[in-house]
Amino acid sequence: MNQERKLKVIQSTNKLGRPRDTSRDLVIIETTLRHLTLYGYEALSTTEIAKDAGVSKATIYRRWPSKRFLIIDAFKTLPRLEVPNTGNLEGDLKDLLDQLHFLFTSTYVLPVLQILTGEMSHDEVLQEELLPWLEERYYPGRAIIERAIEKKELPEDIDLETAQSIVVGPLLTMVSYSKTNIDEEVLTNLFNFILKALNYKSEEPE
Amino acid sequence: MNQERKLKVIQSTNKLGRPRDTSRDLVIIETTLRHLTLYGYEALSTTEIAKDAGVSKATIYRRWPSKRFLIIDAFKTLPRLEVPNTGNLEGDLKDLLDQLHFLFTSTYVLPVLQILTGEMSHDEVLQEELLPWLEERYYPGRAIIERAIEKKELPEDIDLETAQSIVVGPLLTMVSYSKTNIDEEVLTNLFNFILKALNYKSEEPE
Amino acid sequence: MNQERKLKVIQSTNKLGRPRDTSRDLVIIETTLRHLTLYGYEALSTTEIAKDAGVSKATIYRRWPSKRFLIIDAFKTLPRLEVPNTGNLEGDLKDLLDQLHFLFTSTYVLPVLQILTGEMSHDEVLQEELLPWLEERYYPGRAIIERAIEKKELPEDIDLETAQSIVVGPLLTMVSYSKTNIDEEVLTNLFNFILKALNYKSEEPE
Amino acid sequence: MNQERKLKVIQSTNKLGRPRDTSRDLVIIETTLRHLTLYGYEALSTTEIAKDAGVSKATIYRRWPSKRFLIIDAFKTLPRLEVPNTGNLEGDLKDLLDQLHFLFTSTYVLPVLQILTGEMSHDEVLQEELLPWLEERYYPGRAIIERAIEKKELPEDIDLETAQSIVVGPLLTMVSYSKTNIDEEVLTNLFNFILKALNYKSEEPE
DNA sequence: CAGTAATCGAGACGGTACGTCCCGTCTTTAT
DNA sequence: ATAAAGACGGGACGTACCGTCTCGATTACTG
Repeated sequence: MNQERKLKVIQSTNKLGRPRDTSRDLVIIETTLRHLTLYGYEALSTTEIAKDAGVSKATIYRRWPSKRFLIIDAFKTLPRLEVPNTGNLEGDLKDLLDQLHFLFTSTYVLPVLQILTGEMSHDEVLQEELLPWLEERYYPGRAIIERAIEKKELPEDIDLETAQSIVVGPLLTMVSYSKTNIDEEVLTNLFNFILKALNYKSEEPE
Repeated sequence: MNQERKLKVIQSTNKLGRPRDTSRDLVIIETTLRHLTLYGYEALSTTEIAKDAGVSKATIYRRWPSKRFLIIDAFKTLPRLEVPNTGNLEGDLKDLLDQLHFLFTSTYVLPVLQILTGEMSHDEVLQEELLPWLEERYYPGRAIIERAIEKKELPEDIDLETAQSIVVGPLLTMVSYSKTNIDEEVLTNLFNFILKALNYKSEEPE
Repeated sequence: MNQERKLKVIQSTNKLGRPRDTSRDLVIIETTLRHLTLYGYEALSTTEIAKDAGVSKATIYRRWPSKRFLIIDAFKTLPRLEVPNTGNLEGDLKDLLDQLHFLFTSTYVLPVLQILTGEMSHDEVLQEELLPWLEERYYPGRAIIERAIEKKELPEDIDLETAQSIVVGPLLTMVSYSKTNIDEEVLTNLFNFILKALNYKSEEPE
Repeated sequence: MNQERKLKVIQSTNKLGRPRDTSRDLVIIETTLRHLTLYGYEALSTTEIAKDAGVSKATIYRRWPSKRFLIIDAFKTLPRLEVPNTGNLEGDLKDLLDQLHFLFTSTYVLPVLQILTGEMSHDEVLQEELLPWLEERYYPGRAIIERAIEKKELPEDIDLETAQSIVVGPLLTMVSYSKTNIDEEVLTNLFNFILKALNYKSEEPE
């Protein structure tokens, strides 16, 4: 599972000579994330990152072919959603919303995702590189729904694609475009909305 | 209402001298939108826009202080949501989803919004400039919900902020991160999900 | 004689309409000379001259086809050498050196001449325009020599071209490249040098 | 002595990193001299020089802070007068006039000197930078006169400043403002004029 | 004495150079 | 071979000026 978080740096092909200092990888990535969040994609400069990270530009370009790929790799080091497994849909959904809330408010995920989404809009290479990877992050949404269907907590004929967009979309939109503080109450409202949207019947009353 | 769509170009200070050629404003804006969609924020070059629009750089910088403000203004010329008024929530929601679908698939709105969202993440000026304006676009979502509450089509205690995020969020997320084609069926699924989420009871109690 | 000093402004061909305001010619020329002396050829800007002279750029370009010709015309308004006629070469030469000294230290002539000399070096149009006119200024040097030859004050076989360069050249070079103050003594030294160079024999064989 | 001819390029501050390619200095200087002579100060464009020299603008601006200083440096690479030492004033003066003639007709010296003289007229920085350096070129004139005084070839009380202006001034003025071809005869005339002006007595006839 | 037309100041226009900065590559010495 | 340092060609930035143009207002002559 950690496997997937490995950096996609260009690997050295040669075994001769001085070996790469892998600690540099991390410093560069961290500096990149910081700059990206502070200045955005355009104002981000490899020259500046190199200075700030105490690294030469060659050291950066030896690992990544361009600014774009450095940023992609930086993004991929960010924390990801974990598939919840609480036993029922209610618990799983609550857990997922909490995870999303955490990612969007306490990590670099939101700004970097937004910046890369902007870049993806006109960059097919970036799309091909990132979309499958983003699906991984979505997967938890889909996974808990599939499990709920198996358990008959949800009707069989539910459309997975739409269903998972209902789980992630509203929260992402709120953190992106609303100044409203996302507190426990909002999360609870959202939780209820989603359950109702999915036609979830609480197990007990039956 | 059209007032708000007026370009925020730097206005000439007095009435002396040769007046600005307003037709240039439009050519520049259109060229900008085209380039923005094709090349993105970073690769967008005022030098190129000037050449392509058959205009001098001075003519651009006379109107907008920098690339960033040119893009903001370009965004503001894009079509907006209109408040539906079909008589009931079902009709309004259907209309709204159709409008959103159209905006996201047949206009420049989606890429430009994504690019600007990325820029907003680290640029407070841009946020202050754009967020209130985006709220305008959201407003239709809120408006139809408020109207439905008045008409008792929806329960009174519904949270507006969350509710409107349910209307726009899933679709925006789908068009941004899913390769799924958004067809009539998907829209219908979404429509049903939203109505259920909002606890909407069809008027004719079947 | 004043004929030659007339400005070469483009004349209005039409007798209809509002007549040119000739007072503008002078204001522009004077502002040009001031700016030329203060800022030089390159930094001289018609935009700035227009502002400073309280005139529009069109008013300038209606009279002169370009910056270059404006400057030429400005130069031509500067005072010129007058042919001395004191009765003998000694008096004439003294008078001429005094005139040159005055032109070089109390008027705009020196800086403007230097600037235009620099421009002439690579601009044939300017050469053709200015060289004959400069010869006019030289002419006094040649004139007094020719007169002295006629009067047998100077040998017949003297080379006019070289002779006049001896009259003007040293002083021009000194004011251009030496920080030495040109006082009465220097002028007297120069005066004596020149007379000796020309093989002048004082009439009253002392 | 060669020390003084070294370019005043902005020196790299330390010995780390890729060293400056000094061959670029030369290409840039040569291109500058060519353009200066062809197009003059104003029309000279660093952008064009860069293109023509196959060099980037950064490479130019890394070495010189502006066009002006590039030109100054270019001027300083031009050949200079050498102090003649033939044994007597006659030989030295002949040699000097020949050198001047060569410099003014077969090198870039004249146009560049004229252009810089024009710029100096309103630019104190340039004056302070160039005048002492020009004095070096004059020095040969002064040097041969001083030597002649020591040798009693010339009277003791001669004014050096004026005397050297007689050596250089007439020729400079002729090449600047006269279309006359400067041939052997003109040089001989000038030579004789100068010797007479300085009161030189040929050694032998005595 | 109203109509006409060139003039005026102001400033917009296309074009182009300025000097700065960044990209991604290359070249040096040291490890 | 890798490291830091920084030079390299290329090219965009935002500013400023050139010489042209277009606007409303002014100012003489014409009819």
